[in-house]
Amino acid sequence: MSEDSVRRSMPLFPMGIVQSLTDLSARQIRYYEQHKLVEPARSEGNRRLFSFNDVDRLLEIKSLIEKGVNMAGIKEMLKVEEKPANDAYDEKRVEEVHNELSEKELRRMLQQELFTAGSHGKLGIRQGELSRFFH
DNA sequence: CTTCTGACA
DNA sequence: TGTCAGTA
Repeated sequence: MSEDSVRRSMPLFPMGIVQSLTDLSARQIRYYEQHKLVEPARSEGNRRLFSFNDVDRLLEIKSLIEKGVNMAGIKEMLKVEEKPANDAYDEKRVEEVHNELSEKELRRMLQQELFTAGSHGKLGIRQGELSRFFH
């Protein structure tokens, strides 16, 4: 664990700061938290305390949102870390075996396309057309 | 004054 | 998503 690692995950700024830092509304930030895209710490008074990692995460989320990606898509992209051990993987295996290779490859290509184009200009993809690739 | 949760003319 | 309410 590098010292930078701890500083990056240290609970520092409240909602207001994060709002101006990300240009996201408090409503949106709380909404993304509900979907476990970020998990800020809490102060004694139940106030949210975001870390640099949280802010970075929110900025990426914002980037994806601006490209028209929805919650399902964002969760796929950021790979929300989840359950330690259960049977959720069985379903994924079933799906993989059930799906054609073309669909899986297509999804991968879309991820790359979105990420690369992500740090650049805008892409002509919209929710309706894109949502089809995420379930 | 700022943030939080819950709810919806 | 915005926004208003009633708190902490």
